[in-house]
Amino acid sequence: MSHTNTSGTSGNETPFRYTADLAGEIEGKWQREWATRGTFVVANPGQPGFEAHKPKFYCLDMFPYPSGAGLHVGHPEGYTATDIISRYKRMKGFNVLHPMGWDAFGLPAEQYAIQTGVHPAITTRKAIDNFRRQLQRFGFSYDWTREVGTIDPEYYKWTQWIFLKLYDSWFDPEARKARPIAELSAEFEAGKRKVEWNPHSAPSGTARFGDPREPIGEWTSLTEYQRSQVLDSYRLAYLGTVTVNWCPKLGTVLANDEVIDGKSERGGYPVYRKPMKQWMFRITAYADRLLEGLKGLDWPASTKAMQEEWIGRSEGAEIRFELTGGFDPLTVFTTRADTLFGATYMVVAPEHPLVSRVLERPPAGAVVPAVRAYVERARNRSDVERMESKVKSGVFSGVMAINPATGEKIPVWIADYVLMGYGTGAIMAVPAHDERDYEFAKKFGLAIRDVVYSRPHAAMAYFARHASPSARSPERWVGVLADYLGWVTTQNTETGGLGGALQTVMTRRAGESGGTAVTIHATAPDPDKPGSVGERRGATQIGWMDFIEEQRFTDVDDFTARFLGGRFFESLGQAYSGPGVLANSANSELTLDGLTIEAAKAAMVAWLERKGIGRKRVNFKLRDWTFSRQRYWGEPFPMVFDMEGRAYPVSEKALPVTLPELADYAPVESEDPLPLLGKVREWVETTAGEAGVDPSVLPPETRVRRESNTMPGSAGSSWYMVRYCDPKNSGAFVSREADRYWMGGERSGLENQAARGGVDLYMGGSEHAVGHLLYSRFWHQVLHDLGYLSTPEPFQKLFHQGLITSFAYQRPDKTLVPCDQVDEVSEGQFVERGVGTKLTPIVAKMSKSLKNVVNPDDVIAEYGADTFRLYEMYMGPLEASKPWNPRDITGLFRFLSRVWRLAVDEKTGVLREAVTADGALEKQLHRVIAKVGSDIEKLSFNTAIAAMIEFVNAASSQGLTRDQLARFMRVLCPFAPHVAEEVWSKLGCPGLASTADWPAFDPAMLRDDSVELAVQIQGKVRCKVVVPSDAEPKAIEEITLADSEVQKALGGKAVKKVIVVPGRLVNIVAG
RNA sequence: GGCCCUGUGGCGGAAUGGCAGACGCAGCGGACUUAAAAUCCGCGGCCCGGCAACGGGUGUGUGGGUUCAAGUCCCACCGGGGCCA
Repeated sequence: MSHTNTSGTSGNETPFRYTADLAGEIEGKWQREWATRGTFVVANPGQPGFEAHKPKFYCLDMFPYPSGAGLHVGHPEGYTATDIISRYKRMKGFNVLHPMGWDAFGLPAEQYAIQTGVHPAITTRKAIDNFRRQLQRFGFSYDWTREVGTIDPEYYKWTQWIFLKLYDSWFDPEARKARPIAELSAEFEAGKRKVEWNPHSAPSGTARFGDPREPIGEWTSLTEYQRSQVLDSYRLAYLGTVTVNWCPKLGTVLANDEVIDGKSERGGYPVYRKPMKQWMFRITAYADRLLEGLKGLDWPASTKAMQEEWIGRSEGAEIRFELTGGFDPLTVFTTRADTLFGATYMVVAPEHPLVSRVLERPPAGAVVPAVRAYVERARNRSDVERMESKVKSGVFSGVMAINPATGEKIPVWIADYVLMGYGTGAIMAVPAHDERDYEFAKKFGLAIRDVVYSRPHAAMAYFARHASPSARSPERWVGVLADYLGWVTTQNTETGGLGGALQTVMTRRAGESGGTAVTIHATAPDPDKPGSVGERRGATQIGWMDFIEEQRFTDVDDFTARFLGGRFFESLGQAYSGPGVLANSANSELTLDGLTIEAAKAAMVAWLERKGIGRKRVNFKLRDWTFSRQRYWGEPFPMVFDMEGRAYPVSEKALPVTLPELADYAPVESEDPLPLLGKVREWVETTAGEAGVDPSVLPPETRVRRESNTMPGSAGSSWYMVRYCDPKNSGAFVSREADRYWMGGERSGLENQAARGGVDLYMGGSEHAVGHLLYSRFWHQVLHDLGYLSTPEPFQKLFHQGLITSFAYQRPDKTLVPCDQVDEVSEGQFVERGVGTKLTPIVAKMSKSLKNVVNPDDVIAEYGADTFRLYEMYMGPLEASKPWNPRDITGLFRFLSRVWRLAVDEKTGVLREAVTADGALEKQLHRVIAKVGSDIEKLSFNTAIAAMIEFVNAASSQGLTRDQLARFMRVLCPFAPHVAEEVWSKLGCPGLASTADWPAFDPAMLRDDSVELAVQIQGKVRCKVVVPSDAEPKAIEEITLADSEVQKALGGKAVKKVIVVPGRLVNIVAG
């Protein structure tokens, strides 16, 4: 394989040509130089060399998981972008914090350890060294003195410390912030706060004493243990019970996507859903705060939307249903309180407490074996399966509930389409207006009652009730109704209501009289749209006749009966959940009929509150954050348990709790979930003193067991952006001054930024849109509330770089062929090697199996790091996903060669410089300086590079003066720092290009004296005119109309109107 | 199914509602060279006419609309991608 860029046979003639070898040499030289000089090391406030007068800019990459495979080409995309910004901001006079580190705990190293016995720490260290080497080869301007790794005990000491802070805090709903738990305890004791269980704690929480409905009583009357249980229900970190996928054979807990059909993906062993005690974070307490905080952030709208959806705030009502047979009332959450009159049955999740009570004390109607069997079966289906399942299943509980609106007895079913995790784990089912309830009701023959009608529905109901005998005659009713529906769905009926509309229709049909002209409350459910039944809308009588036909009404009496009985949707075959007005919804105290859904909700909630059986409630989809993992390679929890199983914190002074050594990493086959650390018995079984529990909490000789779960990967990554500010601090996770300077809002470098602070630019993939980015925000807000951090949000501006994809080849049957099995037989024609199948090139994710993964090391060896950086930035917009095309790289290499030749003689290596500056070129240089600067601010690197290419192409014939070269090299420096630095030093400029000031431009140089405008006639460009660039529109018009070519193009037509857009064009409307 | 993003030459892409295709790749023609590579100069959406300069038409997924003017804004649809269900 011959490369166009390597120094070839003519190396003797042009020994100073820009080749890959020369690039490599230059790059190594400057990378060493920067490192020895500490060029990119930035001082903290109070440290020597700190330049207090400068504004700050905190530019952060999402730190990588150092995989054994090393960097792929996707990594450097974001890193190059942030490097360009960082270098530019440094040149613009900012103190730039631009760090790098390692998200180094995780499964792959542990999996490797299981196979080979090599300690994950060794594997991980090796991978980190390789990553660091690769990153340094790019010349990124990281401050490596601030490098952190989540696996360092000095780092995870503070991860554990933060855990303790959360354990030691509660969320005060009045103050809307976290406070120390001691303050809650003090308020209880002083009688300032009603002693009760945390009303917001998850219903599936830890075991409790007493009856949850009974008041707890005085704080002083409680035992120490009871008090601690009450406090635990408030802590932000608490032990909760979570159902996990336990695989006894593999001895491990599996994620949902590792379980297929109740079997483990790996090995196909049976998997059971088992409740397990896990450390949880009460992130749900922060749901509203997390939602509000989003508003002020400069984040991609799609990412904000994803977090909003994930948090899933919905306003609705909580309604209490009395049960027969002496069971406790059932409380449901619904967003459709307006449809309570249509609730014809209820459903509880198989895990709902009611189910076990039914099994303990079966009511008359319950078929106990069936219930038992159903619950057993549902237990082993994951939530995802249950939600996705098309086939509804369920069993009658034997219990009846009372619908508080209708007073009817309705059955309570047990079904797995209701999840314990959402709302209260129980629902009121309104089959006519909810698809899933509808399916369920159809399957099990439950009642379906209409309570919401769209406009045509309401019209039909009106017709059924009020149409005159002549309108409803057996021969005519279908025709009249079809006309009526057509009219109602296309005309505004607001003035006369549905009655008026029916009368109008009847009048139009030969002056007959229709129903009485009563105005009913059927104003258009949606005033902008005529309304519809499903997709149907419109005036054609035939269409509506077809529709009526489809309903298979046997006759007009059947039609009337269905509407009067509220059974239209039952016969329609599908639920209706669109806009509309209420119907069939009245009792002796409350009438919703005719109200819109919104008004009905309000009226219903008011009634429920008056009766004391319901209230307005906000519900969130967000679940508490499960924080325990049964793995080895993670942070140990700083917690121990006494022999009764009560949890106690390790004191801060005793941190870090370090990971013990493990003889082998293989999980043990067992019936009950057992974390790997449980194998180290001498570590787990210890005393309170040995474990570092404060003697005031537990006497030192108390026998305790250490928590043997470890923290998940998201632990260390949830706060690393804070640690970079002060990475070596052994007395605190960050100093107040460092946090205030780097994360604070006052010295921020971004324009139009609210003074809320945080990282000024955070770059990373959109795959972390909810997980990492939500967890970090939660921790940050808590630490802010507790006074440890100065700002509430960690990331002020967020940007997602796009995915770098690759070309792949597809057989006609859409299957993909590995790249090494593809031959290009002619331009754009590809076949499968040996088989000869024609292949279509498509764009796909890089993957090992497709053999289309590109290794950055190879590319750098072939072209150098500067070319690599330029190529990735030139591929297209940073946020777009774009395919890697090796062919295109050469264009950027050529560009750098031209830059080099512009400054250096290839034969002699001496500087080339023009004696006098060309005027046009000087002007263009100013424009490039202006454009590149503003493009960098917009992260529009591809257009910035295009502008530089254009400039270099224009300059290559005349050459540039020393001064011009010096300015251009500074513009190039953020993009291709090594070449720029080398030329800079050859020019004899002082210091480094990397630390030089960004060149200034003269705004006057950006303007021309005259400007060419396009002249459009009827919107088509016909000719051009040249006018002074400062000409007034009136003058431009005169010049244009006087122009002979314009007159010719007009061809004598009269000018009706002239639109002048200064600097752009003139459009003449003639006729 | 819902929501969001996206669709421009052979390819990657550019274009505050204002001359579509900047810049790069690939391609074609030329210069240099014994030759090749590298380098430099030039051409280039498509169609029609012309030896040519040039002229005319057409053109940003499809169909409508708003506007003096639409790749850009609005509506509907089709294809690709993502998230949720």
